[in-house]
Amino acid sequence: MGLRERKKEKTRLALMDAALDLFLEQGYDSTTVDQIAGAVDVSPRTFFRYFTSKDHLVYWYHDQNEETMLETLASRPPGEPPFASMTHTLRALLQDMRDATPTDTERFLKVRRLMDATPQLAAHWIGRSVETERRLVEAIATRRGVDPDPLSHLIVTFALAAMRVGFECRPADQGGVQEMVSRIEETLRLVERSLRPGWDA
Amino acid sequence: MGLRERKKEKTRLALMDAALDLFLEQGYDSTTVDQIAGAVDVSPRTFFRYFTSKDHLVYWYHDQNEETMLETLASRPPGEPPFASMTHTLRALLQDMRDATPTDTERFLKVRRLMDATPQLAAHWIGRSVETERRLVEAIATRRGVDPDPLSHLIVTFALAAMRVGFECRPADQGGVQEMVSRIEETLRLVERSLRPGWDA
DNA sequence: GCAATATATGTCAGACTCTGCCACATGACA
DNA sequence: TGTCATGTGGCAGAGTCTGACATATATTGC
Repeated sequence: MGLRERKKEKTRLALMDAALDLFLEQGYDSTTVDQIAGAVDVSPRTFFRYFTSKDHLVYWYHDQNEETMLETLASRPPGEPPFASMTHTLRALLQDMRDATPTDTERFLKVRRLMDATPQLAAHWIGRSVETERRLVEAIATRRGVDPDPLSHLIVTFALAAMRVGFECRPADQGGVQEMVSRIEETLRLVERSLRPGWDA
Repeated sequence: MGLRERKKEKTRLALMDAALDLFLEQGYDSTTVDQIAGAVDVSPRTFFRYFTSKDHLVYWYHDQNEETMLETLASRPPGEPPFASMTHTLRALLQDMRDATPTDTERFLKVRRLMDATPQLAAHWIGRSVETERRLVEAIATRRGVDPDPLSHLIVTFALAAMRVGFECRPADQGGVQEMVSRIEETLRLVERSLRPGWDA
């Protein structure tokens, strides 16, 4: 990894950290790109070279997770029932979250707190997952050997529902990542129990 | 209804129609508020007095549907199983769509075509439904006599899944509202069949 | 090391969305 | 008809985001 790339990564993280801190401190809307760039000693123009928009910064983790899920799903054995592939994919993602470095976990929690404080960001976050869902549906349909149909769509939607519900519910606001992961895991089991055996065949 | 209110309604519809036509003709991003306002002979400033933002115009139907659903849900008999209340609510909404006037149907189809052509709008649309979902969850939880919990959330999510899936799938792009409604209805039945009897108790 | 090249950054001008403010016109109501 | 309430236009300005060009900094091959 060359010096150039290392510098870039460093700048990206610096921008993220500065932005998240400013957002949490004084609110998302009240924070300008100029402020963020200023805090990292970079021109505002440069900010937009790292993040396509002010909110793209917040969705960075979502984009990462999307990639992870698609990769995991592709690696599942071909004969596996489709909904089982989805639940395994989700559980792999949860494991990644458990294994993340403290620094990274810290950032993720900041993002989550930010979304609690800024409904529009939470809404956009969910909206973004539509595209993710579309790709997963395509992958599932391919695994099932059919064109994308309502059932493929439902297989993905039902699985992601656990993710969304567990993510949005917040019985204990101050809980860490472990707690959130447990809640998602629990919801996932609830989904599995609610479905008729063999419904996805 | 006074002259003033009639004029306002007329202006709002004129803005919507002009905007939708321009969006479909030359793209959402390439259309400016100045153009829309110009087409209706009002000042750009006035546009923002009717719609809080450029995209608010597109989400107008969503806001309407949200209100309808909340009202329908409130009118369901208290003893009804919660998921059945949700499916009835959805079916009432579908009936409203079937009963709409041709002019209104036309507008709705334009909105739908626009979202096919503009993924960011579709994403935002879904994101907006998070707030709707939150309110429905609250209503369902109240009906069940509990605080909002994962099961209440799932009851709503599973029902809305049919809506989303039926709305997003587009086997025949040129199909009318009737066809879309049928697709949603069909997906709703698929959801009902996939769930274990009594799962929402 | 040194040139040649590629890439990242800064600066500037400008378009577009959206808001606050004030003056003006038009509908509502006594 | 006169007064009041409300909708509208125009303007100034903040904030987001983009394109173009020049400059500084890595990378690569010699």
